[in-house]
Amino acid sequence: MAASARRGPYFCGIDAAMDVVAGKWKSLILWELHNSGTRRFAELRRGLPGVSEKMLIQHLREMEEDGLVHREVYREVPPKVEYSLTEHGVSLNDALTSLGEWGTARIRRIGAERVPAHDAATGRQ
Amino acid sequence: MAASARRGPYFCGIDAAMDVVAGKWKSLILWELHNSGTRRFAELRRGLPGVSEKMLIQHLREMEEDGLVHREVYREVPPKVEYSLTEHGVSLNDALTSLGEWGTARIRRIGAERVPAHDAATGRQ
DNA sequence: ACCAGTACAGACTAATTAGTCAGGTACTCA
DNA sequence: TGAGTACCTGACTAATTAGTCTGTACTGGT
Repeated sequence: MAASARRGPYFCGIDAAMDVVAGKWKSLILWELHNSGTRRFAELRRGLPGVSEKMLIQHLREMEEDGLVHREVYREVPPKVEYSLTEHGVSLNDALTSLGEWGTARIRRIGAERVPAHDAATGRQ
Repeated sequence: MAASARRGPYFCGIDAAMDVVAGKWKSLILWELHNSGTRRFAELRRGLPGVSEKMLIQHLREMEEDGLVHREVYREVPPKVEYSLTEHGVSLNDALTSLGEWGTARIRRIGAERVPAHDAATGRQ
C-alpha cells in the first residue's frame, strides 16, 4: 500500500472504505482533524500519543492522495504546514460515526482499557 | 493479532471497532454471513473468491473469539460446520452500512474496478 | 483402487506495515 | 558561532499479516 494509490479492485463499498481508512493512525487523524478543524504537523503529533513522525507523514500523504486531507504549506521560516479535512474527509468521518458507537459499546462490553487521554478539552472519547 | 484476543487499550470507539474488523476478509465474511444467514465452511470459501483456507479459518476463529460469529459443529461424516452471525455480528454489520455507502460512492468517484461478482443472486455489491 | 469432497492443522515463505534513528534545510535568536 | 525550531526524508530493522503447500481422517461415487 505504502507507495501506490489505493484503487481497488474492490469487492464492495466497505472494502473500498476500509482501504483508505486502514492504517494504525488514520481513523485517529481523521477524528483529530474533525475535532480541531485545522492542525499543524507538530500539533497532530502531540495529539496522537505514540505516533512516530514517519508514520504520521506517511499516513497524511496517503490521505492527501486519497482526497481526504488538505495540506496547506506556508512559505515561512520556520516552516508552517496546516492540515485539514476535505469534503470527502468530513463525509468519511460522518460515515464512521455508527461504527464508533458500536466500538464504544464493545469497549464497555469487554471492559477494555483506554489509552489515557491527553486532552480532555477536545471532548474526544 | 493472530493468536491473542483483541482487547485494547483503545483510543476511541472507532479504534476498537477497527480492531475486530481489520483483516483482509473479515468485512466480507460479515457481509456474506449477513446475506445468507448460515454458511458452511466450503460455501463461505466459494463465496469469497481468492481467500485461502488458512486465512478463512483464521479469520473465522478470531471472529468467533470476538463474539461476532457462531460456530455450530455437527458430528457427522463427512464433517459439517455451520457459521452464522451472533447478535453482535449483526449489529456490527449494521454499523458498517454507512461506511459501505461511503465506499460505494468512492468507487464511483475514482472509477475503481470491482472484483467480478461470483453470484448475482445474493444481490451483493 | 482411486479420486473428490469436507473441514481443518501446521510449517514455511513472502509481502506489507510499523518503528527507530540519523540526518537535512533554512532560517532566527542569543 | 552555535543552538533551537518545524517539517520532514531515507535507511534499516522488527513485527505483523497473508499466501503456498502438504497432510489428516473419513466416506461416497466410478
